[in-house]
Amino acid sequence: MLDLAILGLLSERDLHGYEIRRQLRENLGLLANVSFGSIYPALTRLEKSGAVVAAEEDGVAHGAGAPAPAPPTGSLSGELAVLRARRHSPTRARRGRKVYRITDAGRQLFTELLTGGGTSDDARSFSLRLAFARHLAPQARLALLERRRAQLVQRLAEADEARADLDVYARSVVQHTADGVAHDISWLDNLIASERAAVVAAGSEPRT
Amino acid sequence: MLDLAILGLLSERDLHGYEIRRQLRENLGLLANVSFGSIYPALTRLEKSGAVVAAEEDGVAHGAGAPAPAPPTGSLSGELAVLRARRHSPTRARRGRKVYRITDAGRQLFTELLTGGGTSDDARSFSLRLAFARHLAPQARLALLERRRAQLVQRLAEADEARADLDVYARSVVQHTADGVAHDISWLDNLIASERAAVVAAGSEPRT
DNA sequence: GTCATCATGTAAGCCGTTACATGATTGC
DNA sequence: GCAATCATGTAACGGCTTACATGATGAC
Repeated sequence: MLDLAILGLLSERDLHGYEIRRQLRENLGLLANVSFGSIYPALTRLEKSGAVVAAEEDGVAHGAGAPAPAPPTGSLSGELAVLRARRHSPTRARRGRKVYRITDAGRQLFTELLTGGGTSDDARSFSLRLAFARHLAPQARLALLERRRAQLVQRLAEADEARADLDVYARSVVQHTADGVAHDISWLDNLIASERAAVVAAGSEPRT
Repeated sequence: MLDLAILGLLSERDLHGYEIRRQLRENLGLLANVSFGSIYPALTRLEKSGAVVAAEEDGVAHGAGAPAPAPPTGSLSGELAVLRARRHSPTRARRGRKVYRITDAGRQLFTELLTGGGTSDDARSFSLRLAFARHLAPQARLALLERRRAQLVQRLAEADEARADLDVYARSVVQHTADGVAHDISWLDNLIASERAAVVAAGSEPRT
């Protein structure tokens, strides 16, 4: 889960650990309280597995060229973040601020995680995937949405079937949860409709 | 969290591990996929800490009397569960089925956990507490609801403040999450109103 | 007699947390 | 000089999961 989030952010621009955490808290409300104790080990792990490479931002350009000042990714926040990060470094860089860059292997891993390679099917994990869905191919995006929808529908069916005899409070909780799931489903329905429309519009056969 | 759930179930009737799990899956949809690997260790822990006592359901009545066949708690499901459990035991009990009973210390712990002693303030934990809210005093119940409401309101405010520039998908996720929180808040508002009405109706001063 | 279900437990591991330790840079 | 913020990391632990091991009972 964390790996997915990190790779997602890194596939937009190079970042160091501290900044990754900030983006996580600010941009997505999800993973709001992820801590350094999670991020740094995760980065180390990803580096060891070759999904990312680290460059000490210290003048000495490791290997091939300087970290490249974030080529326009179309993401305004990215450039703002870079500016914000630079604001305080007029002449020389801060300490051994390790800037991570995603590799080709990393991008591949990212796509796998995004598509559903990870077995986790909870709400957080889905939301995270969807938040990065722009990196997915249209059909994969559609598949993600439909898979989630099917899960929720099944869950709702099971909940209905288990009509138990609960007191007011428990019943209220169960009912409200079910309402939430139903709401999620109709949200997904809208998203799915949009995606289908987009796919059809882009396709060569406007029929259907 | 699991402790709370277990104590909650046990405060209604004596149960063994297997049955506890079933109740968790069936009654509450929450904790739907809690596994034995969690439950048994939790029971052992609770037993060691004196919150529950175990009696091998094997004829040999440990200490003080037989496990008492679930005195009418007003809970229909409880009695049904007992019947269901007995259905297959005409003459002698199954194996060393360990039936757990909550102790006074356990009830105290339960109340503490329910009131908010645990620092966890996530959705699951709240839902679980509310599901057992009938065991709380009216004011404690109200406090629980209002505390939760305050948390959600704050979260919503932070989310609004962080109006970031996200793409369609991320924005949709954030927006939908915010909608969900808003929905939760209005649900809580209804519950709070009911509780207030109940408190007022029961109070000696009908004024206000 | 064999299979599904009931029933209890252990071991390994994942994923994340808190708390601790360290140190550079900047603003005042 | 001192505090706040930026920045990286380690250690210990917590809670829950999966997978494994074991065995009784009842249905067919």
